[in-house]
Amino acid sequence: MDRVEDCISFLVGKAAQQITKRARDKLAPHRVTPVQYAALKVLWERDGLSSADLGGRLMLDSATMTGVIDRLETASLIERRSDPEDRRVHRLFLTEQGKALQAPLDAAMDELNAEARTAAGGEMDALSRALRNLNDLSRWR
Amino acid sequence: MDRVEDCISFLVGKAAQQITKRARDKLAPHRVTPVQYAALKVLWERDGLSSADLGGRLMLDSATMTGVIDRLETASLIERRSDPEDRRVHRLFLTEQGKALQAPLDAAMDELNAEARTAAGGEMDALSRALRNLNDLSRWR
DNA sequence: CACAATTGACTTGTATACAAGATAATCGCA
DNA sequence: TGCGATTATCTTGTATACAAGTCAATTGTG
Repeated sequence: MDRVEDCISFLVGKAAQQITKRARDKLAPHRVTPVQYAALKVLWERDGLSSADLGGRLMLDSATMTGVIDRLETASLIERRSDPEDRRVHRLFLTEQGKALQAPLDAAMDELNAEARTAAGGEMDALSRALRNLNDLSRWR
Repeated sequence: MDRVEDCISFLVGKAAQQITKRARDKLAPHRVTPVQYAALKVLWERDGLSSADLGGRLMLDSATMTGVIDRLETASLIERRSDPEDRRVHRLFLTEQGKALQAPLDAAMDELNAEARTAAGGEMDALSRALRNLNDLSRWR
């Protein structure tokens, strides 16, 4: 590989930065970050998950989850309630404010998806397939 | 978009995390991070760039560059020399140690590229094209 | 039942990433 | 030439990301 710009790791990393930056801009008016949006999106699907459940879905480790959850709780979008069955576990529940964000945030991110589809220029399906392959741990090594 | 896992921003972000993690593992024995490798790779091509030049190539802003350069300098892989022509500019030069890393680090990253090609499963060309499109600012909006 | 191993959440330390702002040096133009 | 605009770098503050380690609660096994 001659130039950095030809390394697949560089290409994927920079594409992620591009999209993340655009997501930040779309979400900023609602005072939510891209990762916080991802966490909320899982909770809109189903409430009451533990930090570990959520980290499993989002592929984030427990250290990162603690910070994300802290900020969502400080913003009053979710609340932690300790599980009476297993006192190690804190379950996460949406507040009314957290539920109210679903429609506007999904609309903002739908815009982003449409823009990305345009930017990708007709290669969106191949792109999705290739990325799902890269994210499939069993395909490595 | 129904699930987070179907958002293109999520797919790209997680693929970047996967590859970055693998790059970290490959580079860790040499005590270099993926971003530091990218910076060195540009300097192996041509020495004496400014922080702004390097940030332009790597698409990183000046705040991020300062930290990356600080750590490369602390590790004695590069050194800052102020430009006598323009005293605002610090030019970056490889040390002997920095030059000596080129062969082993490129070998490590060639391995990673090959593994990624396998993992991507025959969609590597479409993947590269789509990612270059996403990284082309003129294709957005 | 006792206790070693495991688990869930959190803490600490390091490294990107970027917005916003500070500062010093240089440039452009009247 | 003088001085406002621009530029290069660095600083500060916030938010991921992850390795490694702590601590309390729970589980599995003899």
